[in-house]
Amino acid sequence: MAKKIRILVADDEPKIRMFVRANLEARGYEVYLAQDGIEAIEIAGRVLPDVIVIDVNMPRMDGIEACRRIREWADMPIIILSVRGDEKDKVRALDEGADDYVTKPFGIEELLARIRVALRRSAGTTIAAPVFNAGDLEVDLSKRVVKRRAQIVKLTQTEYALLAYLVSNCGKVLTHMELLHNVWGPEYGNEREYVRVFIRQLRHKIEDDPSNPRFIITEARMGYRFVKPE
Amino acid sequence: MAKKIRILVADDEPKIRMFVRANLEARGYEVYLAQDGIEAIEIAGRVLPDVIVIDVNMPRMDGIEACRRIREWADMPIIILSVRGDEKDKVRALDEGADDYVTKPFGIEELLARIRVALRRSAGTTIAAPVFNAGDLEVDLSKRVVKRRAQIVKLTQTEYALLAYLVSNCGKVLTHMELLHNVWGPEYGNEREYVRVFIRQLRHKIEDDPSNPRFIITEARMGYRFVKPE
DNA sequence: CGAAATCTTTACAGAATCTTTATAACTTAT
DNA sequence: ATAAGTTATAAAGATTCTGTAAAGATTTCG
Repeated sequence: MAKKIRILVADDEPKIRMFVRANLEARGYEVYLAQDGIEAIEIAGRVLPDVIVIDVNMPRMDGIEACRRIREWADMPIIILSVRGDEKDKVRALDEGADDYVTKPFGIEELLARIRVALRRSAGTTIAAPVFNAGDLEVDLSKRVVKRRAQIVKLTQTEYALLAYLVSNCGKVLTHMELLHNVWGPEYGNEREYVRVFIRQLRHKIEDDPSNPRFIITEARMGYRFVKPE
Repeated sequence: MAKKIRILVADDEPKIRMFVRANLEARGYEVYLAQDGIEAIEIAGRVLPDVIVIDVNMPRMDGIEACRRIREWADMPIIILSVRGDEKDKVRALDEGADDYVTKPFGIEELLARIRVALRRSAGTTIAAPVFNAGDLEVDLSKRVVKRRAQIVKLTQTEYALLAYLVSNCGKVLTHMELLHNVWGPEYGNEREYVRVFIRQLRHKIEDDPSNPRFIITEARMGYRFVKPE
């Protein structure tokens, strides 16, 4: 039998959670519940649901921020729920990576239909595991934790963002520009020295011999490439 | 330059058509207009737009019927517009193959954001990256990596650009000028010695016997040709 | 507020690559 | 067979890029 379709529902209102769960389970879906954004991210990384339905307004971390965090490592469909129909919020949510935006109060049939659309669109797409491994290096993209021989490596924000981008494009040559735009932001233009300096710091933290790197390889006049050493 | 993104807008109200068109064109999209469902299907088949925005209420053939007809042969994203917010209609439209359902009156920014979502989703559906193979040589054009017998071959920027151009035109004779213009740049005029020097270096890196090349063949008084050896 | 951490900027030596030159080997036409 | 033109080879010179270290600027946090 085909594996059950898993749906994560994140909402801080117990009523909504129970209502949506009951309806989803009645259609044969496997439902996971979260009460806030932090929990949503944790569950998303652990169970890799096929669709995520997430409320905007939640304690600890709101739905849009959670959506952005999840988008850093996964691209399963995310449907945002909200009481407010403010256009600005909608645009922001959709541009942060949400696939759909449903305004409360919503009809459950509409939500179900939009979930079906999301599933139809993502059919065939496999969800990548959020934990990257290369030798004795481990990068958990959902938890944002890097380990070397089971030891946590302390990285700064920028160092982590750089490493995450490198491992997400493992084996591919990434130009200085590409790294600069994707790690620092598109407004950065020619500050190539940033990349140099941070590559060096990263190497000092994850390589055995930073002068003879095995993970982060220099591609002269082009950029850098992350490889799985063997 | 990248091909313009094409969007088909089908609505019987001239005001809406013009309003949406103006906004889409301002963002650089190429816009096609239809006044009813029949025309929408005709245009969709002819221009193969990247996204279709279609009103429910139209003469001759309504949006949902048009949507179903288009889905019989194509799966580009379809966004339905409607004045009615009736849940039944929404569910029906979404189950007929629509990707989204926006209720009038809508904010243009929301529509634009939903179009971006549709484009983002369908962008991932594109064909896998091209990897060129010739004997035991492998050129991964998307990763910018060259392998020989599963071993990575270290190439400089120019060497790689030259090889990439050669394999992209596998079997074709490329003149010195053509190589110079496409690898070094159109501002280079008569530096034919560059091609010679770099062809030699390339051969030393990818050929077994650089003096008897099997991949990069010299075409006397013409240029060079890349071939797949047998 | 002050201290600590992080990011930004600078400078320079050594490395890698590109450019240029010279000569040898080869091909073609006469 | 020889001369003229083309291509291969080799290596030196010029240029640009990268690794490195450290100081200054800014932000974060107690």
